[in-house]
Amino acid sequence: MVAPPARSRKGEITRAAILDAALSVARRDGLEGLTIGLLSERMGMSKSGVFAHFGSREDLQLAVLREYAHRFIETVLRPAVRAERGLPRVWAIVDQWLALLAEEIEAGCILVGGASEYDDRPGPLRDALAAIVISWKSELLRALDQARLCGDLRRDTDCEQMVFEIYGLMLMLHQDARLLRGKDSILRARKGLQRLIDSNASDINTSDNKAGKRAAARRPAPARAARPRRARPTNNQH
Amino acid sequence: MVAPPARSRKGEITRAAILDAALSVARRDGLEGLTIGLLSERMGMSKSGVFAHFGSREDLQLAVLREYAHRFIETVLRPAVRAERGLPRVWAIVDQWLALLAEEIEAGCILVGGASEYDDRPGPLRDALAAIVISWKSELLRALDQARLCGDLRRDTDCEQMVFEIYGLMLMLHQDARLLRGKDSILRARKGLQRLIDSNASDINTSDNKAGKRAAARRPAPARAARPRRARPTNNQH
DNA sequence: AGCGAAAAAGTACGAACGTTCGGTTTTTAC
DNA sequence: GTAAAAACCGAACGTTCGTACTTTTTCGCT
Repeated sequence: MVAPPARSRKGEITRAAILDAALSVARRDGLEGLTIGLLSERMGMSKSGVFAHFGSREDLQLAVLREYAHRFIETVLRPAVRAERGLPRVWAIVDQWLALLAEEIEAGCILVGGASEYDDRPGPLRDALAAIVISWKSELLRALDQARLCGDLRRDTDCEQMVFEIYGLMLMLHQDARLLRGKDSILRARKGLQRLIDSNASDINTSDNKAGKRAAARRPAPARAARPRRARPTNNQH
Repeated sequence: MVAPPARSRKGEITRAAILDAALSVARRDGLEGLTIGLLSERMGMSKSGVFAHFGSREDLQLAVLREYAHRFIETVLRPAVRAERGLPRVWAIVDQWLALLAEEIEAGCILVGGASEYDDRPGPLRDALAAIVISWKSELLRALDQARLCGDLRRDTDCEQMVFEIYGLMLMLHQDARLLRGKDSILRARKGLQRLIDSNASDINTSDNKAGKRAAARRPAPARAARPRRARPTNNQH
């Protein structure tokens, strides 16, 4: 709305290429470490050439942030709507999220980095970042609430609390895998998720009264993610 | 090793004052946003005057990091050793940690911010940061292991997993309270901790066989969040 | 009081930052 | 093919950065 006056062919192409390079820079050095000089160098073009595509550095950062958020949603949420409502979809989301973080172990997540960069600096970037996080949390909340309403989770489940704890596990995974280079971070995160969701699943569904209606707390299949093997026993015991 | 040749009286005083100001700057803008010019301005002295106290900017950052870590340990761990081993001590640590974060909602935690600033930049700062986090986690692990060995936690408790999840809740609390300005972040974190610890506590200790020996899974009282007063009735009082 | 040392200020440097502007090249449209 | 429009370059601007030197002020001690 501010800047993009519908440039024509070539312009959009290089703009997209710049944005792509900017994303990888921002992943490594944070949005605050994203600099036009470095970016132009990496693109093999002049500073002013890069600059012209975005009205200012801040607009560049905003564009990067929005692009990242778009890809995030597309990667994590989009594929999950094909899973049926309830716990299957919750697990689909969570597994995609884990898979994304597993890939990003080498690169870093802009939402995580940005959150601590801008939590104290008012401005458009902070606002955009907060809006993205809030909207993502509400998507997750919706999936959980559906699971609750359709009986996969107990009726008294505090879904917002679950969002809080799931997100916390993802944050810990991110830090543990990237700063500490922990080898089993993903397994730890997954174990935490398992425990969290199981403890809120409606009566262990091995129960008799409701059985047959729907296999509620079933887990969705290992699902590929980063590493080769998986296969993990579900909620029974481990 | 480079710089501090044991200055005399006045020098140490202003050095400490600079460090103090540097801490508050680093809390707001991160270690990477800590700049000598801004710091000197805030101190009402010249850039070179500030600079002389630390051999370089990096040494300044390292000093800030170490100072913060020292205060963290002193605030969170030290008071907890007065609580008796086992769950009481675990709760004492966790409560102190929560209280610290509650105060820091306005200021931000350098360990959290630094973790995502340096997780991709090799160097002394990253090394120091990782060492601090690891050592803190091992302290927490020790307290949990004691609780396990003395029977407060089940014998098959995965204490490293608990460290992972506790830390994750703290990270989430930090982000939620600071970026999103969530009002009930502390309560959510506390609820998560409660659930986590309870689910690993040895048979609900309301049991008969072991009763009387020790009130294992006792909770420390709701405790008001964030705001004014202190004086938390920890396990007994303090 | 005065002397030596430590602390602070002052000055200057090269580099990088975001941004502006005028000119040149390339792409687009007819 | 030609003219308008968009894309890109190159140089320069004013700041700010960290750091290196020199000079002045201040402190600590006999």
